[in-house]
Amino acid sequence: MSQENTKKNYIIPAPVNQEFFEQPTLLLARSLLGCILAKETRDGLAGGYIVETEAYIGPGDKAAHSYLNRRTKRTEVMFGESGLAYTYVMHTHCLVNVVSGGIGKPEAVLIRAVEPVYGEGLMHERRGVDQTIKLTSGPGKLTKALGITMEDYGRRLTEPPLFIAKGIGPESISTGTRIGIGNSGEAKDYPWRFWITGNPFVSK
DNA sequence: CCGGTGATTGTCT
DNA sequence: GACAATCACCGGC
Repeated sequence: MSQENTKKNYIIPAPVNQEFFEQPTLLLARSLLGCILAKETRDGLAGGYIVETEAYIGPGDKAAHSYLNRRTKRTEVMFGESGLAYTYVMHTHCLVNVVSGGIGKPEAVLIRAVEPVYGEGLMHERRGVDQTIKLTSGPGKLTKALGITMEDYGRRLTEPPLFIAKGIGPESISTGTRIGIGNSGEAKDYPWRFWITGNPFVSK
């Protein structure tokens, strides 16, 4: 159930429970579509519907950071329990994943795009763009819009400040190959990218 | 310690 | 379509 916080002028949606994250990674990647991803900071709440995801299933996935069970400081959280946040820096941007697969199985779902629902004004401030479509239509854009940083590495997504909540049920889901992993052999052909059919915030 | 690499984005041609 | 920005991570020496 949602709880109203009368000290602030918005309603914080209730996070999903732990069991939600314990489904197989490819199913979780689909189930996350339509859910709310939100972050609460001093500046307020910012969040939106997840409209695009990608699954990464180490150790057999050459495109995954955890390929061959590679366990390093960066990938460590992927070996932890499902429902933790795996954030990492890509060039000048921070990207966010949902850890899945359970303890010892380094799998994750990358959040590639969301559709603004809460704090759109705040997102405009953070992004410095005036077109709403540019706010969250990419994995690096959405983290900046929501205020997600490396500070969120390893945080549980079942409670604020960074959490996932039930949203809408997508009418139709499309699948395809993942983006930006050209140098990963046959893994580049796996149909492990999912998006809400026709949603304008899906990355191009 | 040093150099290559990358699950991206914005800008310029 | 090409490319720079900019940096943490990672492997090799």
